[in-house]
Amino acid sequence: MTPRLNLRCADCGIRHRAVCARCDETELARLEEVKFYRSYEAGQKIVWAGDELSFVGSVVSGIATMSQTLEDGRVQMVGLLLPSDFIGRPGRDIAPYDVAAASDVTLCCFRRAPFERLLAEMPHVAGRLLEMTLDELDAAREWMMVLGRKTARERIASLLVSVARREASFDMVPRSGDLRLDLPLTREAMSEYLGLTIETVSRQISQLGREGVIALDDRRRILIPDLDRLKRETGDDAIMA
Amino acid sequence: MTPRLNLRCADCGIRHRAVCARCDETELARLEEVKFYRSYEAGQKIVWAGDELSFVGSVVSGIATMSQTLEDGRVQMVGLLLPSDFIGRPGRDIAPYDVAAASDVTLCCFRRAPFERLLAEMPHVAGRLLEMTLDELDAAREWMMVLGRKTARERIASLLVSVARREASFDMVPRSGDLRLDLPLTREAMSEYLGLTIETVSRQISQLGREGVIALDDRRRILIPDLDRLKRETGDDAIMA
DNA sequence: CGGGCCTTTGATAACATTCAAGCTTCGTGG
DNA sequence: CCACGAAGCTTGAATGTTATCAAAGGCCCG
Repeated sequence: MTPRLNLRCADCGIRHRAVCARCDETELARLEEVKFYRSYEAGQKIVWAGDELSFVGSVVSGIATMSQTLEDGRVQMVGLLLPSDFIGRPGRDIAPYDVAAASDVTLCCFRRAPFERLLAEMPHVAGRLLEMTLDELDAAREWMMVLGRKTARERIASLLVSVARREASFDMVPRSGDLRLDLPLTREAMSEYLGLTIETVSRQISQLGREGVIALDDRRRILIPDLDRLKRETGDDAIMA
Repeated sequence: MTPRLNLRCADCGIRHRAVCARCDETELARLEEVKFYRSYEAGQKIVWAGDELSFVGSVVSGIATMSQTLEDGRVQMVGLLLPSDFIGRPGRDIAPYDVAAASDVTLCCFRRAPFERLLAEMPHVAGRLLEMTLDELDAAREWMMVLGRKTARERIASLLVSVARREASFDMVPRSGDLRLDLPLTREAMSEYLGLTIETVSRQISQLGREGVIALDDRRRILIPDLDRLKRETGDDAIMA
C-alpha cells in the first residue's frame, strides 16, 4: 500500500475506459483534486469482506480478485478486476467481498463520501458507472453459465478466451498469428474462479496442452496458436464468439 | 400479451421498489404518460435472446425468468424476475437473454428510446436504476457462489431462502411461525436456476421433506416450519443470514 | 544445498447425471 | 362422469465427471 506519485489524468492508461471515461477537462480537474493512488504487492489483501470500505477506486494496473467465502472455507471468486475496473459501491459502507491483489496492483482511489457527492453532481460519472455496472452484470451472468453448466475443460477455455478478449480490446492488438496471454493467476486462483479444484484445473490445462489447443511457455504464460479453436472449446454458441 | 387497463402509478404495488421509486408526483406524471401494460400467460416467452428489444419495463406481478442457452441446448437461468424487477437495458437494443413468464405476468413497459431520454432528464430514475443494477449484481455474485461451490442440497435451501427473504421484505409479513412459500416454478425451472438436473432437484426436495426441514403442501407450495433451520442448510455464513 | 511453494500426476471415492420406469395431476373429450 | 393422454414429478440403478487423498516433481531463494 505504498503511496505513489500523482499521475496526470490526461496521461492515464485507463482514461478512456474507467468511470472517468466521459468526463471533460473541467470534470477531470475536479477528480484530480481528490484522487489518490494506492499500490499493493502481489498476494496482498486490498479489502476484507465485512470491513468498512472507506474508499472506492479503479484498477490502474495489475489484476485483482474479488471473492466470497463460505463458513466452512469454500471460496468462490466473483470477479476478476482488470485495469479500468471499479472497486466499491456508492451507498454501501461495508465491503461484501474480499479483494486481493493477484499481481502487483495500483489503484486510483477516492474517499467514498466525496465520491458520492461528485456522483450526484457529475452525471457523466454516474452514467458511466451505470454502464460499467451493467457490463459487470452481463459478465457475472455469463459466468453463471460457466459455473452452472460447463465442464471443467470448457471452463478453462472460457477463462482463457475471456481474458484474451479483454486484453485484445484493451491493447488494440490485432490478433495476428499466435496470441501470447499473460495470466498472473495461480492454479488456486483459477480454481476459485472456475468453481473447480486446483488438481482439476491442472489436469485440464495439461490436457489442452497435449492436444495443442494451447501451449505453455512459462507456468503463467500461455500461448494460443488458434483462438477460434479455443473458442470452440468453450461450448458457447459460435455466434457469440 | 393482452393489453390491460391503465393503473394509476400512485396505486401501483411496486411504486416504492421499482425504477420509479424515488420519483415525485411530477415525474410520475411524465412516466404515466408513456407507460403501457403488457400481460403474459404462464409459459409464454416475453423476449427472445438475439431479438431486438424495443421496450424496457418492470415486473408488476408474477414471476419471470431470464436464461441463456448453449449451442448444444444446455440452459442456465441467470435471473429470477420478481415484482419490481427491471427488464431490459438502456443503451442496448439486442436482448442478450431469453425472458419467459413462469407464472402469469404483467409488465409496466416503456418504449426504449423514450425511456432513455427520460433517463437523461430524470436523475431520480437513473439513480434508482443504478442502485437496482448494483443489487442485481450482488444477487448474481451470490448466485455464482451457489453454482460454483454449493452442494445440491445447499442449492435448494439457498433458492428457498432467497425467495422467502425477498417475499418477506415485499409483503412486510412478520415471519411468525410457519412460512408458506408460493413458488410457481416447475422442477425444470428450478433445475435451470440451480445448475442441476430435475431428478436431482426432486430428490433433494424429497429428502428435505423427509427430514422435516420443509413440508410440501401442493407441488408448488412449500411450508417452512423453521426458517433458521433452513438457513443453516444453505452453507452460508450464519452472519449473512 | 535445503525448504517452501506451486504444480503435476495417480488412485480412489463421492456426488450428481443419465437412463429408465412408474406415479400424480389435470384437462379434454367421449 | 369416467377414460385417456400429456405433462410434470418421483424414484431406482448404473455411469461418469470431478473431488479427495496422496506423493512426487519443478522452481525460486535464502
